[in-house]
Amino acid sequence: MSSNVTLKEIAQELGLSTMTVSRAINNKGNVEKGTRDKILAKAKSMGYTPNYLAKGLVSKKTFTIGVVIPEISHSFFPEALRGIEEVVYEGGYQLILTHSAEQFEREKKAIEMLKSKRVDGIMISSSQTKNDYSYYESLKNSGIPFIFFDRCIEGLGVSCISVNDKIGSKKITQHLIDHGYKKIAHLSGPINVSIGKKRFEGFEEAMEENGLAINDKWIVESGFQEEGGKLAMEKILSAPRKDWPEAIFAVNDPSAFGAIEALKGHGLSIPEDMAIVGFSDDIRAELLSTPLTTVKQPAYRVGKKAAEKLISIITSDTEHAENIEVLTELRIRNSCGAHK
Amino acid sequence: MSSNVTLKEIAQELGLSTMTVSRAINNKGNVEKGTRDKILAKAKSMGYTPNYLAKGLVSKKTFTIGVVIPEISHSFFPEALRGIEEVVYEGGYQLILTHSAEQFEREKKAIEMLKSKRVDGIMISSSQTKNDYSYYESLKNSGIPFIFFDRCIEGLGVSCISVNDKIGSKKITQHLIDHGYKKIAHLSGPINVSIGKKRFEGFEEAMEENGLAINDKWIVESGFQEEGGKLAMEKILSAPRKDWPEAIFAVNDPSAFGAIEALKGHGLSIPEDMAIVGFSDDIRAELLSTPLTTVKQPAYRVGKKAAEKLISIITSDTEHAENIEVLTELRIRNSCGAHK
DNA sequence: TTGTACGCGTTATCAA
DNA sequence: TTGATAACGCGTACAA
Repeated sequence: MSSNVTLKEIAQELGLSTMTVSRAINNKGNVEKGTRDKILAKAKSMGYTPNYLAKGLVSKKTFTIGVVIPEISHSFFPEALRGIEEVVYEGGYQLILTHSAEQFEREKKAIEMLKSKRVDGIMISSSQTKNDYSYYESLKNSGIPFIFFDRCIEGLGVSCISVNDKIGSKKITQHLIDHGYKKIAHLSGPINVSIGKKRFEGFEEAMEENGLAINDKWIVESGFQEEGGKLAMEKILSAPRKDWPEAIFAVNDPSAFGAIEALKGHGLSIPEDMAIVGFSDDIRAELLSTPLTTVKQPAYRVGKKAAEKLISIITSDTEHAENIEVLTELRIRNSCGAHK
Repeated sequence: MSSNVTLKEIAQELGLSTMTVSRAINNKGNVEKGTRDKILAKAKSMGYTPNYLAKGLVSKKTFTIGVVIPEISHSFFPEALRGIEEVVYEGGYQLILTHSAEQFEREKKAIEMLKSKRVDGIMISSSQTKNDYSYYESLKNSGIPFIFFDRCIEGLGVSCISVNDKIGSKKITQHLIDHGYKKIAHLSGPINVSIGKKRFEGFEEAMEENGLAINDKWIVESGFQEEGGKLAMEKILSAPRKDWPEAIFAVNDPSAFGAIEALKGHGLSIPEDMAIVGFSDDIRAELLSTPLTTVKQPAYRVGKKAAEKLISIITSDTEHAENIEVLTELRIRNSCGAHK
């Protein structure tokens, strides 16, 4: 139970002052080689471990970065976390990981705790769905460096590192159009969540540029889960057959999985009766009986870029806010009729 | 850039002493309701955030737990992390996540940093492969509460929370035997890795208890990846058909996936020509054209139990070390002919 | 109910 | 090169 050794204790053992010991241990100059060696040896034998709480208290620097994510099991996040961890480790920082479980109240509490622990900066993937900027306005005013990644709150002038959802979404819609589909439905995410909005905009833009009409009845909010995808698809299929679309663009893969279930429930085959594409390249996408065409999200790169940006902000005070968009890649498989 | 407000500053604004403010904010009694309300209002308007560094310095308690994992992207760990996070959150703690990238040197450095940050306890999934206990001996002597989970160092008298690989492996072998298979092959992991060894032992025990012979030619080391599974299977199939086994037990699901590829390459169908089972319940297992029977590893429960155990150790000093083995569950699907 | 002194472990600053 | 002192922000123990 060797309680924690302090600089003072080492100093006493050696008949020196605390300051000399401190200087020796932190490699500041101005310590005679002889005493230095003695101190280092003693520190080791006594099992000294520096107290970063005390250090942080005086230096105002903790070498700790807080991360707030909405859902650890989301497959995007472990990978993003790997990217974050790598950069942060290189910079000599450590990570406090917090998890909001998709609840904005928990997100706020987590951030407050991170502030209390005096982290040097915070990386946030927000679970907020409302358009209420007030919390983040005040966070910004509090002066702590923070950035958003993946799920950003816009209009605040805070850096955002995300996947370029709009371009990815536009590309995959264009892909459907290139294959001759004209009647395309979109199972959308919540519109007030940025990725929901951007994916819709990409879809919209592709349709418009190709002079295709968007049918309001084919824009159905599904949310991000399978369950919602299934319900949304059922809704579309509840219309008379002649009013059905030819292809579906789901806001993400889970939503597409749910939709596929609904399609199968109606005895429809993919892509013959209806084509479908998703977004996110879930690990299951390529294993479906008809592998799903989708958009791959470079989660690792998002995490890496985000951590780099935050550390730049922390270390240089001239760093300005910017949005960094990491580009997606199309994963063309069978569900869109690509091989017809 | 409102620099951080302190109790003292609030006190000055109000013409009170620091202590009264401290008491009001921490809900200690002995503060008149009137002054209390005034203080709370002021604290809010000034944007006060308690400084946990200072708090921790005096209270010797940081409400922070360190976690050391070898590889974030391992799918087992994000899920375990979810379990850990849930328990830790309930207890009012936060998590410092560190990642050793399978390097023992990094693991040690991470632990030293966690000690310096004065975490209340540490959860370790070790990446050490050698039988050198010295580091963990000294960590134990340092008095900081810690436990191992999933990848344990044994013989130290430190608690270990892991999956019972041997029993799981025995159960799934028994399952094959119950379905009438007698000639069973095992694609094994590396024997010097504990899970490789334990899964082999479970297999061995089930075979012996049923009086079945183990054919040396049917024990092939495949490693933990698809590639190795494929090669191992090819090796078995290179023998004359009459010497083939009837069923395969692969050390994990990826290995089984590789083996399945090999089987398909030979035009064999599952389970008619050969049955196969895996281990780990990879997310892809149920999506195969013949869904794979496998053993589900309750990563979430491992994380949960481990966090609970650590917090017990932290909060009560009478808590003793113990090994907790979380039991696996069989996931019976089609690849073993269960539905014949 | 409120306030005063002191200490937690460390570093910055100035003096010796 | 070394040491004494104050300060970081807070809580304990005691006194008023």
